[in-house]
Amino acid sequence: MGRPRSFDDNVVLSRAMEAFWTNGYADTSPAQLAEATGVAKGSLYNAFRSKRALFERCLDLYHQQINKLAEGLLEHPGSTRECLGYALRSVVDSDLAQPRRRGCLIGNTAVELAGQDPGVAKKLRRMQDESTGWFAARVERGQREGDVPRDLDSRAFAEHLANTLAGLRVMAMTHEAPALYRIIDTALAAL
Amino acid sequence: MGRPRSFDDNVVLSRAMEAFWTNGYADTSPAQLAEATGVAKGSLYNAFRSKRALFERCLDLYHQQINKLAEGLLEHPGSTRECLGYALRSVVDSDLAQPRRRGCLIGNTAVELAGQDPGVAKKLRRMQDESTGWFAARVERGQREGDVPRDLDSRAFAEHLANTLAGLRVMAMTHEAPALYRIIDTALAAL
DNA sequence: CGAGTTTTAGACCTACAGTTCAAGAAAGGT
DNA sequence: ACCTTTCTTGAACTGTAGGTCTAAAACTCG
Repeated sequence: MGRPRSFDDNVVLSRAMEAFWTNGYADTSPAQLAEATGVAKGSLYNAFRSKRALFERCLDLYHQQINKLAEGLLEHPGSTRECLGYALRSVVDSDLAQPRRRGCLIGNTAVELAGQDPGVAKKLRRMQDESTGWFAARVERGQREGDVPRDLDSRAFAEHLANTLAGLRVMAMTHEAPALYRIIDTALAAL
Repeated sequence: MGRPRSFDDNVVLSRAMEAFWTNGYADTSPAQLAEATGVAKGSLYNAFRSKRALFERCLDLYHQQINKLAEGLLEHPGSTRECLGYALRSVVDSDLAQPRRRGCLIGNTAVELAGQDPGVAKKLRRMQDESTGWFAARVERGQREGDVPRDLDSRAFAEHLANTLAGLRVMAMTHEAPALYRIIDTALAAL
């Protein structure tokens, strides 16, 4: 009952996410969000309560998309090293292909908000842990398949990969592909 | 001639830098800057022209301090690996010791402003290149001293170290020392 | 000491951020 | 046909961002 919502929440969230991702949380105004989503300010507030709540839902959506992407990338054929190299290069390529460089929404948010909001910090940490989990799973698969030395600490190496990726997405703000590719190769040299 | 400035520019820049570093560029208002520096808004604008110009001078100061720090840390005794491990752990320790996590001003600024301001992006890139240069110098010293394999590409490895550090300072927003130390050890395993 | 210059503090200004509200519109229930 | 509910939008509102201006104050120099 009641008048039905005239827009698709997920479409609006997706567009809002792009705006936040490109401009950062503080630098994205309600007016920009209204323009980006095609929904009037009032409706946005009715549907999502506050700028902060909307942002957190955008974060969730981003995380969901990351997981889908990771699942695909880490199934790439070839050795563990080739697969991880491919996955990292894919992310870098996608970052560089954007008209405006914008890094990783999770990393950017960690830098912008984790220091002031412990709730957001915890949420980000859970998301990062999941990414680390994806890397660990792929490394362990490599170990089972004899591709990766048994004595490698998969957890530690996965954390290293997650860290490398976090770094790459910052470095991609100011660097070009060749340097980023070299970094990937060096980070994977142990495999 | 004329009334002399009643404050020390460098002290004011240093305090303004802390404010920008803790809160980010967009989230630091002129009022906060006045409070942090102890100088009235009007005087700040008279002395530094604009919030942006003040910020850029803070960036320069930060970079200067980084260089001083790097010079000290990379002179630490021991093998190249020990020295680099010590240097990276020192930075991480210092990040974690802050009452509010705040990452690296250069990396944070890359994320916040490089996408919208090519001038800032270029400046940040020059600063990052200098940091990479410090790492390269230490690795090459290791090669001269027989500490590091001759066939290691010092430039590529230095970029990898700079990237690892950039990542660490993002990860330090949400992680604790043990994971960060493990990342350092893994990143240095090639030495 | 007076002229000329620069700094200072804070009042002042315009625009917009973030949010709420009022009035109408589109459903379902009765 | 009406009532209730939830949605829609644009206007309205409060506070602050970012910056300017001014009158007084603090110096240097001649």
